[in-house]
Amino acid sequence: MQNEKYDPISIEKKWQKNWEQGNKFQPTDSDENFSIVIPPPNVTGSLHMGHALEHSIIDVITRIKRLQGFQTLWLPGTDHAGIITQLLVEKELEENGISKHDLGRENFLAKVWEWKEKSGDNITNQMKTLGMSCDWSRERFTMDEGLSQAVINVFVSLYENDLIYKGTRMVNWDTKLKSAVSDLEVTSSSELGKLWTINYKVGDTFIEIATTRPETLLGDTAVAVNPSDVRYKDLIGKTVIIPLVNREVEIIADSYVDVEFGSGCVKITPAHDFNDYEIGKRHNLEMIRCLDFDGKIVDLDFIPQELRGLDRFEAREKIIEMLKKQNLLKGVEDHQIQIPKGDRSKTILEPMVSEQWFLKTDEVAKKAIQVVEDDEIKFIPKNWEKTYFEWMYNIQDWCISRQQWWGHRIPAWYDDEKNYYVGTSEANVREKYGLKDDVQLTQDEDVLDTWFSSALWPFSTLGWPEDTEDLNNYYPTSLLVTGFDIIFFWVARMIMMGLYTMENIPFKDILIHGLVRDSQGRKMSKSLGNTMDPLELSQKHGADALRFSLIEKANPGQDVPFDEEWTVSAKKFGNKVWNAAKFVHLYTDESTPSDISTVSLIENKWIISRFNDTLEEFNELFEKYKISDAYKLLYNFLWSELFDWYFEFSKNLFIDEDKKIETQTVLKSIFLESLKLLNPAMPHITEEICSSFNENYIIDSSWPTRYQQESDDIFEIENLREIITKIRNFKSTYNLKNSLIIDLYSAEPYPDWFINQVEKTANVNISIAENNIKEGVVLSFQSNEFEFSILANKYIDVENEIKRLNKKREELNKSLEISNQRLNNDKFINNAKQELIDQEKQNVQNLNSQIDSINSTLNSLDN
RNA sequence: GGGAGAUUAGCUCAGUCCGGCAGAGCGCUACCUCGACAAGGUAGAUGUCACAAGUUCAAAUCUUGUAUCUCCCA
Repeated sequence: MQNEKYDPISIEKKWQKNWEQGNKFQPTDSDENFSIVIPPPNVTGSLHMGHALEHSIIDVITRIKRLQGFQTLWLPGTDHAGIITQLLVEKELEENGISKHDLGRENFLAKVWEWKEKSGDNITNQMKTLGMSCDWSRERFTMDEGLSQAVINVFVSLYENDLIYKGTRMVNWDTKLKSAVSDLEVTSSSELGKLWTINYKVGDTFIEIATTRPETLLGDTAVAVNPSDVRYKDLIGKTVIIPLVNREVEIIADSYVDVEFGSGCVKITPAHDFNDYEIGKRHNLEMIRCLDFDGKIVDLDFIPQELRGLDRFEAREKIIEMLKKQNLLKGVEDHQIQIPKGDRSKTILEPMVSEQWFLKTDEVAKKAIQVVEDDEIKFIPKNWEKTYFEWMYNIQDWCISRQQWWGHRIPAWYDDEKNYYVGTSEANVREKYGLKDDVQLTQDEDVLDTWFSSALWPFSTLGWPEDTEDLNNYYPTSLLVTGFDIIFFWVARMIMMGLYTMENIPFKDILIHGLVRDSQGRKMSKSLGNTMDPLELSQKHGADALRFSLIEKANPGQDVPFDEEWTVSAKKFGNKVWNAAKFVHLYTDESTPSDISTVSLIENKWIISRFNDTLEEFNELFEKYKISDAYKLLYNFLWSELFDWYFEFSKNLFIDEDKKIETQTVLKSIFLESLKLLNPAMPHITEEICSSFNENYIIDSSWPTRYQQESDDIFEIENLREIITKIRNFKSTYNLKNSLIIDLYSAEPYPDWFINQVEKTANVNISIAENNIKEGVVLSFQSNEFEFSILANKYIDVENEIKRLNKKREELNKSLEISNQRLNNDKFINNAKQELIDQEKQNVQNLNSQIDSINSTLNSLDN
């Protein structure tokens, strides 16, 4: 039996336990597979609204596929989040006065693992309380032994195929993390800075050089002008003296130089600027590093003594001061500049030439572009593929090394002469390269970018490099659900690595979802204080309500401006379903089931037909990943048709013993089948209700199919609903209580079932009156051939009614005019489809008959 | 500077591919405790479909241009 009140929290805990103990989330054998890997959340993290949205979408899809009979796997797990995790543990240690260097690499990593064991399953536990149906027995972590092996194998293979190389190149250097960071982890913001103009000496005279970063002049190795700039034509090839360091460098011509910027002469510092680096390469310039990895001026002989060891920003002040003293500072003005900052550390990044490991991307990117062009992989919505292409066409080699401790250590070993050897282990390297035991080898200190291991996620989680059953069963995966913000970081890289390693795409469809925003459409952020905690919401309103409120808004690619009101409404919907279940119990418990394929009552045929339509449309929307629209459709079907009209009609059928059994069967069957459609979005409440009918678990059952039935005569239900609404409208307009039974007359006998429903549902009393009804003030309620009259002066204010009818007639006349205009237009008659013309003619007839009816009513009111 | 998207009821959004009288939910207004449900019921009101021009018998929908906003890349 079912509890009186809907209490989400208690039933949700119960069902989460039941499902997990029953191993309900593990795939069961089937001819068709559906597999999906989770976009791994950071192991440090806790669940935010973005996760709740993404996971709700995945879970709904997974649960529907499971019910549809697919061998369904949703594989969960987390990512080691190299930089964030290391920062977090470092910070904890610092609070106790310990630095990671005090501990040493090994001990520090032990601390990180300790932390991971303690708090690493935080996020997975949170997912469980929202009812996510992941196969927890297959949960993976990017630093697992197996996944780490996958990383090593892929690295070695790429290296052997000349796709990974070690090189000295310009990278974004984070002086706080003391590591290279990815181009993608840089956010540049426009800030107000200064533009200094400095005099550089050329022979006996000076030229003006404008710069926003005067401290880098210590590393200048050229001055450049635009070759088309007539002002400086004669200077090209001459030399110039760099102030303070007194280095003599050449004046070169390069079309990169913007004639409009400053004086049109720019200083070139190839070791500390991305553009200058490119110019340096073109002109074979010397690269002089004047800043070290801490962001301090290097302690080298060519640097003036007083500048050595100064922080880059102190050095700037000092250099300006020195230039002033030497009378070389020509001017200074405010200037809007782009400041690159590290996403993680929030510090200003330093472009720096350094030695790093890189992955060559052009070749793998070409294949990754191809599979999307060929629609082997589809973005939903499709326009995101433009973003993907745009990035892929301009892809740069990927700097994959990070100067960190927490992560996958690069499988390269160095001998005393700094020669390096790449292999799966030290032993492997010795064997492979024939190195004797007395050769000292030390492993590369650096680790790989976290995204390197994430890029392998779709196959490493399935057991690769072992040739596992899971890999054969579930790769390529069916679908990836993720946000547009990581198309570059993750999606593109998974496609490249999947194609390289597996020689097959990692997934077929990519469903892109939007961002969860606040109710005013602003991004949720801690600094704005507008974040919402999905767990808190689920505790207040239930996980089902939270899930449904997110699902209802989540059309592909659409942002979700979230309001707690949505969740409140979703809970009300849950309550409505709960009470509907009570209704079904009340009328169908202790009923004898009958054969649903031989239904004869029109009301029952109608609801079956409506269910069939809803199911079909739901399935169509679902196939297009229009999950939000699918659930809105179901919501409307349940609330406005099943629980509303059909429940009312069925009450009137239960009174009659002959109609009772068939109606009980239909009511119960449609209700329980509808619950199955709702289940993927609101799994707990539907499972609970279903169990109160002693049915099997929904999660073990199968997706509904159409009922077989003829539904030729159900259109009369539409007339029935129209008549009833008109009567209610009449009562409402004249402030008559809906419960007041009013007398109606029909000129001819209509079918009993029809009369019965009108009388009971609209609270009226109908009798047949031949002609005598024409005397007195008569109003009528009409729908197609059905027409009922009422002696209106018994109930109404005539003046008011005349006004209302006149207004109504005006509206009808307007419509009639539009239709007539069309039909009188030869071009319309000649060009439009016949179907449309017929429809228009039908419409004119309809309108005319309604207008006639109003006219005659008005006539009778006038009397 | 380059690219993508958005603009429809008070709010959040469908509808645009494929042209045929403008839709949903929430909110709002009035009335109603009628035996599933007041976390409810019944009824009602609400639109220059951002703007302008074009194509068409017919434009929210197609074309071109404009404006405003959002995002991504430099």
